[in-house]
Amino acid sequence: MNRVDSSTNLPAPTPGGKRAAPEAEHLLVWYDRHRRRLPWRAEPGVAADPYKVWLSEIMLQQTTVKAVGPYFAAFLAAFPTVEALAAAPVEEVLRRWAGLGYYARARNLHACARAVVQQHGGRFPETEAGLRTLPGIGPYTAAAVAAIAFDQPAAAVDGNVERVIARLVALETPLPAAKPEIRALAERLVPLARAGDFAQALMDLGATICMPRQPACALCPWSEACAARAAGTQETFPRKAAKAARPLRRGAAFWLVRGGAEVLLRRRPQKGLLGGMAEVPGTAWQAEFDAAGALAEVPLAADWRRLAGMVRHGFTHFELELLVFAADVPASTPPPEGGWWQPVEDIDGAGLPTVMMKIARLAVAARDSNQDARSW
DNA sequence: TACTCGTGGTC
DNA sequence: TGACCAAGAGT
Repeated sequence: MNRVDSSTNLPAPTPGGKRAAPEAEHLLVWYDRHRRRLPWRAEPGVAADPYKVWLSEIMLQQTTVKAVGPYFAAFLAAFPTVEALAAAPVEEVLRRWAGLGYYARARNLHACARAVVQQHGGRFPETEAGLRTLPGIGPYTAAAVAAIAFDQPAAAVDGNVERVIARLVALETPLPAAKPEIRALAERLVPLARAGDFAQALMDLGATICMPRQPACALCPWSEACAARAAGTQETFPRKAAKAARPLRRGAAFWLVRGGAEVLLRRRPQKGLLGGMAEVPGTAWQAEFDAAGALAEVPLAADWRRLAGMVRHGFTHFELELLVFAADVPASTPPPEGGWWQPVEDIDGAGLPTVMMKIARLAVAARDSNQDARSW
């Protein structure tokens, strides 16, 4: 309710009206001229493919267009249809997702594909409410798929839209408390026609014009309507609550090589951090860490030694420092319960998350720089 | 509501 | 270089 609203005149809701808000008309004209061409986006006049729209929206959650590009292409090649994705083992989906982050998305993607095939005959629900019932589809994605794939007048409010709307009305309420207010404002702007284009236009506007830093207001179709622009305060929106500092956690990883060619891997529990992903065995990651005590947790008894250096990795809510210990065992050694031997030459094929790839790179670098007769 | 959940790029 | 940021969802 803390609107500084001297210059904007958002339209009142018009349930029976056909006339779109002038802001929507402006934005669509801009979009027809400046829209981005993206792999998952249909050309003008071409119907969108719901499978591609859904797949891209899941991948794009908290992830940049650049990062998604190669993953989207690879997934489409490996799983051309929702049926193909549903038929695949979840381990293969996780392996192909490795490196993209937020791995619950991959597990939910697979569960969603199976639900669509088994409960909806292979067709995505066309309404926001129907989509909302599926795994991994929340308020934003339900609205985005409904609008883009089925042209329904749904308000897809993502980080871009929150920023655009907050600036448009110079909204003083900080995020995330401002979300309901922003959603209500966004719903009033959605036109009944071309709702899909409107949703994509708003995101394009946020991504290419109304950027977090140094927005290109001179090129913005909403420049004249924008309250923050009028006040010259556009870069200060949206207001945000302060974030908590990220604590440091420490742990150890165990790089165990069999016969000089294979490394021991295992799978993490299905829930929680890096859920279901392959990993290098290691200790828990905690604030309190005892390097000597860590060696009591090695997966197999061997001549363990600590490698020089350390792996550092930043997660969303904590920083991580890992010591890496390495050892060799004979080629005939069976893997411990739950583990398997992965050829070091094919470590990329294991589908390791990035933090685990850092461990592998440290270990391989130590091997390659080692002048001793021993391999590790 | 507030916390959990990755990663790479940017300044 | 550390903090911020990116087409959020689940609990």
